[in-house]
Amino acid sequence: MPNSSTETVEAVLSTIGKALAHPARVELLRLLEDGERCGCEFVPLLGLDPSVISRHLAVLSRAGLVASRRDGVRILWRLARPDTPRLLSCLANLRCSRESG
Amino acid sequence: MPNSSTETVEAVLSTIGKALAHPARVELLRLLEDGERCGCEFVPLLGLDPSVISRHLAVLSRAGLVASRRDGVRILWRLARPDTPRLLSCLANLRCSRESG
DNA sequence: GGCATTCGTGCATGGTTGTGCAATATGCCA
DNA sequence: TGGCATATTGCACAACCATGCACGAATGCC
Repeated sequence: MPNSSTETVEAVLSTIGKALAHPARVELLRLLEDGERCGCEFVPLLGLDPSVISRHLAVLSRAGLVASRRDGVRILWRLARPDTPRLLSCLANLRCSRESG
Repeated sequence: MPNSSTETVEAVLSTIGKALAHPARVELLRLLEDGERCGCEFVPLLGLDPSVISRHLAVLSRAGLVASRRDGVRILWRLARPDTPRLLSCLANLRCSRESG
């Protein structure tokens, strides 16, 4: 578990960067912008093995970007922080300016 | 070279994520928030080999986050986009909410 | 209890990334 | 021209990451 007293600020920020460093994880975040979803929904949406989805969600969870709760046999995932969509839009803006300039 | 017509939005966004996925690169960006800097300044500041600095800057450049110009024997680096500090502050805000909640 | 569904994890494998050292460019100045 | 500082690249090696398969845990339904 990252600990701010032993890790640099950059190390913690790069943890979030690592979480965003895979297309599947970015897509998971974007899908979760619409609201809570069951993990099994992502399997057909992303076309990935359930174990792969599970691991990507674990990475996002460790970075503090998503959270989960159990509902019977399912696990429902949501964005953990209200400012995550803002981060994603910052990323998208950078992308746009990269393409247009 | 990434091409938006053949790559998904998520793939392009994750390119920026990859650029942020290393503490040294985050630190480079934060140092460049203060303004233009010669690459050789980073060697003592980060305590890394010049070749390593060079490669990290190349990653940031490929992601469109930094740009450079030559000044004699030196190469001066700067943030390529005015909204990069905003992205970094979004990251820092997420970190804060991660620690406090 | 028996069974199906959903998740997470151990393991093996292939691919990517980070690093240090040496060698090579590039530009400045004497 | 030679010498110096800065920057990049080739190479080899270690470390890390992503993936698929198989298996086990938790839950709900009959």
